[in-house]
Amino acid sequence: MKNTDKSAATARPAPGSCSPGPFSNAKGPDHRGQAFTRPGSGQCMKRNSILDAAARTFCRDGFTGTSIDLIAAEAGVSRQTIYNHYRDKEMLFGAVVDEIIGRMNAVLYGILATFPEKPDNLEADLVLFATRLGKNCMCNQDGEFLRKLIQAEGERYPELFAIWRENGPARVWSAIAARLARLAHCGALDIDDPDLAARQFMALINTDLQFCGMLGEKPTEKQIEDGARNGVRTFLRAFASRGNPSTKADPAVKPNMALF
Amino acid sequence: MKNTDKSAATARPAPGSCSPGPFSNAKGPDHRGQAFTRPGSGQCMKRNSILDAAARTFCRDGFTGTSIDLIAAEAGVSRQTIYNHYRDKEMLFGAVVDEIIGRMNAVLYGILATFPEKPDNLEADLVLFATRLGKNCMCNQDGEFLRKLIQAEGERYPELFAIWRENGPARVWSAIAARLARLAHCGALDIDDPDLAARQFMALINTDLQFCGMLGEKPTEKQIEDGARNGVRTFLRAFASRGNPSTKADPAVKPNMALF
DNA sequence: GTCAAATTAGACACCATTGTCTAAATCGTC
DNA sequence: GACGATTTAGACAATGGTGTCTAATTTGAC
Repeated sequence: MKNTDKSAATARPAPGSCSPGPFSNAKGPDHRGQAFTRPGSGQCMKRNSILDAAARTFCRDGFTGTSIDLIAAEAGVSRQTIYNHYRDKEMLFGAVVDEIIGRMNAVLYGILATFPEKPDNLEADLVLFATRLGKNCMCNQDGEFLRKLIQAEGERYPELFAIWRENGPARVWSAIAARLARLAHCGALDIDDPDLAARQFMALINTDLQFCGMLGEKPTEKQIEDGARNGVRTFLRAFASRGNPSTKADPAVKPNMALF
Repeated sequence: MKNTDKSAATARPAPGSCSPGPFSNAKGPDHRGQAFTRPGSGQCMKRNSILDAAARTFCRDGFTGTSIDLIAAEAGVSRQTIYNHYRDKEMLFGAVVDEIIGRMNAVLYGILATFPEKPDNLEADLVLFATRLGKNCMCNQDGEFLRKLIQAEGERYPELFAIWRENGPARVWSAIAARLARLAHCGALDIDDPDLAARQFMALINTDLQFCGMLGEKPTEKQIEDGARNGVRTFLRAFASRGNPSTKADPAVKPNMALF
């Protein structure tokens, strides 16, 4: 068999070479190794199944805690198929990380572009922005994956996550800082240090999500929205120019607290 | 040999049965298995060596990634000694978690008692409080251990960390909320929802530490202090009663930013 | 020094995992 | 329906980890 050359050549393809990986569009979380092999799908389907299952499993059990056999079973694929696509367990891990970082960055770009530019309805617009960020980045499956894996395996594979560390959070807060500076310049906000304000903005809209995470619960959509509202409200209490209409006192969102 | 009974009886002792575990007072991080067996030390020394090395190793490599042999080598102790003290790898892990949670809770109690009660010099006092919290809890070795391990193994061993989840962060912010409410009551602060304000206080003083963590760096003492100063400053911008002397505008601490 | 308890090195059986290999089954396309 | 490529199940050797056992050594207290 000549698959030795083939597999080496195919290993670690440029992310997105197939159709954009779904990660979460594979049907069930069932461990039965049959439901996934739908007919009418090509080898690309398998590839995505593998990436999908691998992401889930690596995230749940860590790199060392994950066995190829488990990934194969969860992807509804034979072990050999995995080795046909990816030379190594490490290669597979790298491919998963690359895939997710790529997807995450794309989403991030899109969301950052929606930061409110005009100071009309600033509070409402900021809440919308913060909610988008929470739902599609911080509380995502992808977001959870990166957070957990960077903490767990970041030290062992520094190169893998370097791109994310430099491009991910850093890009977010420097972009937000620029927008905040513009809002400050036009008088809507009163900000000395836009970089610091940007980081504090992120921290505030993440406050309740973090506490959810510490308690082991994944926040609901409503909690994300309420968290955004509460964070933005306090942010504007601190940084809105006095006398600005957007500073109108809105009562803190209470229902959110029922869980604590 | 009758050590079967003995070891079963000795496994998972109440934390602190020996002298309070040091975790970081064992000399070097050297992997040589000799430097630790100092004379003049009893079996209790070994116990601490084991707990210490296990904590370090579990934190670095995760539960599955850690082998008993590695812990033994790092503790300068034979494998059998570990099995004499702790029945299982799981038992050892549990003992480590218990030990650290116990130590952490003790420290926490102490720090919470130092929350400023009087509104004189509120900003300075809050900064001191926040700095203490940062140095002795969030950026501790123990703090790092709990953060990493809860993320990595929290799902697999829910019972283990349940005590921490309930007593740890929850206690902190509810205690802080009570103190903030008192400060609000006496007119120093303007707070609608003390629970929310407490969480936001924590989030703000952690802002820069988190971003350090995302970039893979452990924050320096100076960064912790600056982070506390910046966080408290914004917190008071949002929540200090207008006209209160403690709200005097202090320029944001810039040097902190040099790293970003 | 003596004696009991603790510690040690090393061997051991057992099991899980990795990565390879092969022959048979299946898929996609024509 | 036929053909080439892919996938599959299963066997396989190699490795490394767990937990037990034993016989020899060291330690600590008297």
